Amino acid sequence: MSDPIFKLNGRVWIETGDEKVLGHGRVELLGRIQASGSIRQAALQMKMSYKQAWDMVNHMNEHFGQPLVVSHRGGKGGGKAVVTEYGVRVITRFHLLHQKLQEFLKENSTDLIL
Amino acid sequence: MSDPIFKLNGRVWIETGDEKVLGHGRVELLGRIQASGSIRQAALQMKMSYKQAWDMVNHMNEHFGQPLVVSHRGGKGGGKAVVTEYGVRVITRFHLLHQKLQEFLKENSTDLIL
DNA sequence: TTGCGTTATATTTTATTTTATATAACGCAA
DNA sequence: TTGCGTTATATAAAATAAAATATAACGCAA
Repeated sequence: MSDPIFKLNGRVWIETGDEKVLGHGRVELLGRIQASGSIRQAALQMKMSYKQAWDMVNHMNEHFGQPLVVSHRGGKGGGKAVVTEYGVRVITRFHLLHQKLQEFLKENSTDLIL
Repeated sequence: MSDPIFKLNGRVWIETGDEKVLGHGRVELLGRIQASGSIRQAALQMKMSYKQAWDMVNHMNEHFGQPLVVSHRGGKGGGKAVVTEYGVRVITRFHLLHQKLQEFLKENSTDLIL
Protein backbone atom coordinates (compact mmCIF):
# COMPACT_ATOMS: atom_id res chain seq x y z
CA MET A 1 0.00 0.00 0.00
CA SER A 2 1.67 3.20 -1.17
CA ASP A 3 0.31 6.68 -0.47
CA PRO A 4 -2.69 5.64 1.68
CA ILE A 5 -5.48 8.05 2.61
CA PHE A 6 -6.12 7.94 6.34
CA LYS A 7 -9.53 8.30 7.91
CA LEU A 8 -10.32 8.75 11.58
CA ASN A 9 -13.22 6.69 12.86
CA GLY A 10 -14.60 5.77 16.25
CA ARG A 11 -17.43 4.51 18.36
CA VAL A 12 -19.01 5.23 21.71
CA TRP A 13 -20.96 2.88 23.93
CA ILE A 14 -22.53 2.64 27.35
CA GLU A 15 -21.23 0.37 30.10
CA THR A 16 -22.49 -0.64 33.51
CA GLY A 17 -19.65 -1.84 35.68
CA ASP A 18 -17.27 -3.01 32.98
CA GLU A 19 -19.88 -4.62 30.79
CA LYS A 20 -20.92 -3.12 27.48
CA VAL A 21 -24.69 -2.78 27.50
CA LEU A 22 -25.51 -0.43 24.64
CA GLY A 23 -23.75 0.41 21.41
CA HIS A 24 -24.20 1.12 17.75
CA GLY A 25 -25.59 -2.29 16.79
CA ARG A 26 -28.03 -2.61 19.66
CA VAL A 27 -29.45 0.83 19.07
CA GLU A 28 -30.01 -0.04 15.43
CA LEU A 29 -31.74 -3.21 16.55
CA LEU A 30 -33.99 -1.25 18.90
CA GLY A 31 -34.88 1.13 16.10
CA ARG A 32 -35.85 -1.71 13.80
CA ILE A 33 -37.89 -3.41 16.50
CA GLN A 34 -39.64 -0.11 17.04
CA ALA A 35 -40.38 0.23 13.33
CA SER A 36 -41.44 -3.35 12.67
CA GLY A 37 -42.88 -4.37 16.02
CA SER A 38 -41.01 -7.65 15.71
CA ILE A 39 -37.71 -9.02 16.97
CA ARG A 40 -37.69 -11.52 14.14
CA GLN A 41 -38.20 -8.93 11.41
CA ALA A 42 -35.55 -6.68 12.95
CA ALA A 43 -33.13 -9.61 13.02
CA LEU A 44 -33.85 -10.49 9.40
CA GLN A 45 -33.26 -6.90 8.34
CA MET A 46 -29.91 -6.87 10.08
CA LYS A 47 -29.02 -10.34 8.77
CA MET A 48 -28.56 -11.78 12.22
CA SER A 49 -30.13 -14.83 13.79
CA TYR A 50 -33.25 -14.49 15.89
CA LYS A 51 -31.33 -15.91 18.83
CA GLN A 52 -28.65 -13.28 18.53
CA ALA A 53 -31.24 -10.52 18.44
CA TRP A 54 -33.23 -11.99 21.30
CA ASP A 55 -30.09 -12.36 23.40
CA MET A 56 -29.30 -8.69 22.82
CA VAL A 57 -32.79 -7.60 23.82
CA ASN A 58 -32.68 -9.83 26.87
CA HIS A 59 -29.27 -8.53 27.86
CA MET A 60 -30.43 -4.94 27.61
CA ASN A 61 -33.59 -5.58 29.57
CA GLU A 62 -31.56 -7.29 32.29
CA HIS A 63 -28.91 -4.59 32.57
CA PHE A 64 -30.96 -1.43 32.40
CA GLY A 65 -33.04 -0.54 35.42
CA GLN A 66 -36.20 -1.07 33.37
CA PRO A 67 -37.08 -2.91 30.15
CA LEU A 68 -36.36 -1.30 26.80
CA VAL A 69 -38.49 -3.84 24.95
CA VAL A 70 -41.58 -5.73 26.06
CA SER A 71 -42.59 -8.75 24.02
CA HIS A 72 -45.65 -10.96 23.76
CA ARG A 73 -46.20 -14.27 22.07
CA GLY A 74 -49.34 -15.48 20.38
CA GLY A 75 -52.20 -13.33 19.14
CA LYS A 76 -52.63 -11.47 15.89
CA GLY A 77 -49.53 -11.91 13.77
CA GLY A 78 -48.17 -14.56 16.14
CA GLY A 79 -46.68 -12.14 18.60
CA LYS A 80 -45.05 -8.75 18.85
CA ALA A 81 -42.34 -6.67 20.47
CA VAL A 82 -42.70 -3.07 21.56
CA VAL A 83 -40.01 -0.57 22.46
CA THR A 84 -40.96 1.10 25.72
CA GLU A 85 -41.11 4.83 26.27
CA TYR A 86 -37.90 4.46 28.25
CA GLY A 87 -36.39 2.58 25.32
CA VAL A 88 -37.30 5.37 22.96
CA ARG A 89 -35.62 7.87 25.26
CA VAL A 90 -32.48 5.74 25.40
CA ILE A 91 -32.39 5.54 21.61
CA THR A 92 -32.71 9.31 21.34
CA ARG A 93 -29.97 9.96 23.88
CA PHE A 94 -27.64 7.57 22.15
CA HIS A 95 -28.30 9.11 18.77
CA LEU A 96 -27.28 12.45 20.24
CA LEU A 97 -24.04 11.02 21.61
CA HIS A 98 -23.35 9.38 18.29
CA GLN A 99 -23.90 12.65 16.49
CA LYS A 100 -21.55 14.48 18.84
CA LEU A 101 -18.91 11.86 18.23
CA GLN A 102 -19.24 12.40 14.49
CA GLU A 103 -18.51 16.07 15.05
CA PHE A 104 -15.53 15.17 17.18
CA LEU A 105 -14.20 12.86 14.48
CA LYS A 106 -14.68 15.52 11.84
CA GLU A 107 -12.88 18.17 13.87
CA ASN A 108 -9.94 15.93 14.55
CA SER A 109 -9.72 14.69 10.98
CA THR A 110 -8.84 18.07 9.54
CA ASP A 111 -5.16 17.66 10.37
CA LEU A 112 -5.00 13.92 9.99
CA ILE A 113 -1.69 13.41 8.26
CA LEU A 114 0.27 10.51 9.64
CA MET B 1 -29.80 -5.38 37.55
CA SER B 2 -31.59 -2.62 39.47
CA ASP B 3 -30.31 0.95 39.68
CA PRO B 4 -27.29 0.58 37.38
CA ILE B 5 -24.58 3.22 37.08
CA PHE B 6 -23.94 4.07 33.45
CA LYS B 7 -20.55 4.93 32.05
CA LEU B 8 -19.79 6.34 28.63
CA ASN B 9 -16.84 4.78 26.89
CA GLY B 10 -15.42 4.82 23.39
CA ARG B 11 -12.56 4.26 21.02
CA VAL B 12 -11.02 5.88 17.99
CA TRP B 13 -9.00 4.25 15.24
CA ILE B 14 -7.46 4.93 11.87
CA GLU B 15 -8.70 3.42 8.63
CA THR B 16 -7.42 3.34 5.08
CA GLY B 17 -10.23 2.64 2.66
CA ASP B 18 -12.56 0.75 4.98
CA GLU B 19 -9.89 -1.28 6.70
CA LYS B 20 -8.87 -0.64 10.28
CA VAL B 21 -5.11 -0.19 10.36
CA LEU B 22 -4.37 1.37 13.73
CA GLY B 23 -6.15 1.30 17.05
CA HIS B 24 -5.68 1.08 20.77
CA GLY B 25 -4.19 -2.42 20.83
CA ARG B 26 -1.74 -1.91 18.00
CA VAL B 27 -0.44 1.33 19.44
CA GLU B 28 0.17 -0.42 22.75
CA LEU B 29 2.00 -3.15 20.86
CA LEU B 30 4.15 -0.59 19.08
CA GLY B 31 4.98 1.03 22.40
CA ARG B 32 6.06 -2.26 23.91
CA ILE B 33 8.15 -3.16 20.87
CA GLN B 34 9.79 0.22 21.17
CA ALA B 35 10.54 -0.36 24.85
CA SER B 36 11.73 -3.96 24.58
CA GLY B 37 13.19 -4.07 21.08
CA SER B 38 11.41 -7.36 20.56
CA ILE B 39 8.16 -8.47 18.99
CA ARG B 40 8.21 -11.60 21.11
CA GLN B 41 8.65 -9.76 24.39
CA ALA B 42 5.93 -7.29 23.46
CA ALA B 43 3.60 -10.17 22.66
CA LEU B 44 4.36 -11.92 25.95
CA GLN B 45 3.71 -8.74 27.89
CA MET B 46 0.33 -8.37 26.21
CA LYS B 47 -0.45 -12.08 26.59
CA MET B 48 -0.90 -12.61 22.90
CA SER B 49 0.75 -15.13 20.62
CA TYR B 50 3.84 -14.17 18.67
CA LYS B 51 1.97 -14.87 15.47
CA GLN B 52 -0.79 -12.47 16.37
CA ALA B 53 1.72 -9.75 17.19
CA TRP B 54 3.73 -10.40 14.05
CA ASP B 55 0.59 -10.32 11.91
CA MET B 56 -0.31 -6.94 13.40
CA VAL B 57 3.14 -5.52 12.72
CA ASN B 58 3.09 -6.93 9.21
CA HIS B 59 -0.37 -5.53 8.56
CA MET B 60 0.66 -2.07 9.72
CA ASN B 61 3.84 -2.11 7.65
CA GLU B 62 1.85 -3.13 4.60
CA HIS B 63 -0.88 -0.53 5.01
CA PHE B 64 1.07 2.55 5.95
CA GLY B 65 3.10 4.25 3.27
CA GLN B 66 6.29 3.33 5.12
CA PRO B 67 7.24 0.76 7.78
CA LEU B 68 6.52 1.44 11.44
CA VAL B 69 8.71 -1.42 12.58
CA VAL B 70 11.84 -2.88 11.03
CA SER B 71 12.97 -6.28 12.24
CA HIS B 72 16.08 -8.40 11.95
CA ARG B 73 16.76 -12.00 12.76
CA GLY B 74 19.96 -13.48 14.08
CA GLY B 75 22.76 -11.64 15.81
CA LYS B 76 23.14 -10.63 19.43
CA GLY B 77 20.08 -11.70 21.37
CA GLY B 78 18.78 -13.70 18.41
CA GLY B 79 17.20 -10.78 16.64
CA LYS B 80 15.46 -7.50 17.24
CA ALA B 81 12.68 -5.18 16.19
CA VAL B 82 12.91 -1.41 16.05
CA VAL B 83 10.14 1.15 15.81
CA THR B 84 11.03 3.63 13.09
CA GLU B 85 11.06 7.38 13.49
CA TYR B 86 7.83 7.43 11.51
CA GLY B 87 6.38 4.81 13.84
CA VAL B 88 7.23 6.94 16.85
CA ARG B 89 5.46 9.89 15.25
CA VAL B 90 2.39 7.76 14.58
CA ILE B 91 2.32 6.59 18.21
CA THR B 92 2.53 10.17 19.43
CA ARG B 93 -0.25 11.38 17.13
CA PHE B 94 -2.49 8.53 18.19
CA HIS B 95 -1.87 9.18 21.85
CA LEU B 96 -3.01 12.75 21.29
CA LEU B 97 -6.20 11.62 19.59
CA HIS B 98 -6.84 9.13 22.38
CA GLN B 99 -6.37 11.84 24.96
CA LYS B 100 -8.80 14.14 23.16
CA LEU B 101 -11.35 11.36 23.06
CA GLN B 102 -11.02 10.91 26.82
CA GLU B 103 -11.88 14.59 27.22
CA PHE B 104 -14.85 14.16 24.92
CA LEU B 105 -16.08 11.19 26.93
CA LYS B 106 -15.67 13.09 30.16
CA GLU B 107 -17.56 16.11 28.88
CA ASN B 108 -20.44 14.02 27.63
CA SER B 109 -20.61 11.90 30.75
CA THR B 110 -21.58 14.78 33.01
CA ASP B 111 -25.25 14.48 32.08
CA LEU B 112 -25.31 10.76 31.48
CA ILE B 113 -28.59 9.71 33.00
CA LEU B 114 -30.44 7.20 30.90
C1' DT C 1 -60.51 -26.17 17.63
C1' DT C 2 -57.10 -25.67 14.13
C1' DG C 3 -53.67 -23.03 11.87
C1' DC C 4 -50.64 -19.19 11.86
C1' DG C 5 -46.43 -16.61 12.93
C1' DT C 6 -43.98 -15.08 16.64
C1' DT C 7 -41.64 -15.41 21.14
C1' DA C 8 -38.67 -18.27 23.93
C1' DT C 9 -35.39 -21.88 24.73
C1' DA C 10 -32.35 -25.89 24.17
C1' DT C 11 -29.45 -28.65 21.48
C1' DT C 12 -26.67 -29.81 17.67
C1' DT C 13 -23.87 -28.69 13.90
C1' DT C 14 -20.92 -25.79 11.40
C1' DA C 15 -17.68 -22.11 10.84
C1' DT C 16 -14.35 -19.10 12.53
C1' DT C 17 -10.82 -17.67 15.44
C1' DT C 18 -7.26 -18.49 18.50
C1' DT C 19 -3.67 -21.10 20.30
C1' DA C 20 -0.16 -24.50 20.12
C1' DT C 21 3.43 -26.89 17.78
C1' DA C 22 7.09 -27.40 14.52
C1' DT C 23 10.76 -25.79 11.64
C1' DA C 24 13.80 -22.95 8.89
C1' DA C 25 16.60 -18.77 8.53
C1' DC C 26 19.58 -15.72 10.58
C1' DG C 27 23.90 -13.48 12.71
C1' DC C 28 26.43 -12.74 16.68
C1' DA C 29 29.22 -14.61 20.58
C1' DA C 30 31.61 -18.03 22.87
C1' DT D 1 31.51 -24.05 14.15
C1' DT D 2 28.08 -24.61 17.64
C1' DG D 3 24.58 -22.78 20.48
C1' DC D 4 21.41 -19.16 21.45
C1' DG D 5 17.10 -16.55 21.02
C1' DT D 6 14.63 -14.23 17.81
C1' DT D 7 12.26 -13.50 13.35
C1' DA D 8 9.37 -15.68 9.95
C1' DT D 9 6.21 -19.09 8.27
C1' DA D 10 3.28 -23.20 7.90
C1' DT D 11 0.42 -26.59 9.79
C1' DA D 12 -2.39 -28.86 13.28
C1' DA D 13 -5.11 -28.72 17.36
C1' DA D 14 -8.13 -26.56 20.44
C1' DA D 15 -11.34 -23.33 21.84
C1' DT D 16 -15.07 -19.94 20.70
C1' DA D 17 -18.50 -18.13 18.26
C1' DA D 18 -22.09 -18.43 15.03
C1' DA D 19 -25.59 -20.71 12.60
C1' DA D 20 -28.88 -24.14 11.97
C1' DT D 21 -32.37 -27.10 13.75
C1' DA D 22 -36.02 -28.46 16.73
C1' DT D 23 -39.76 -27.69 19.81
C1' DA D 24 -42.91 -25.69 23.18
C1' DA D 25 -45.84 -21.83 24.50
C1' DC D 26 -48.90 -18.46 23.24
C1' DG D 27 -53.30 -15.92 21.71
C1' DC D 28 -55.88 -14.31 18.02
C1' DA D 29 -58.60 -15.29 13.76
C1' DA D 30 -60.90 -18.16 10.71
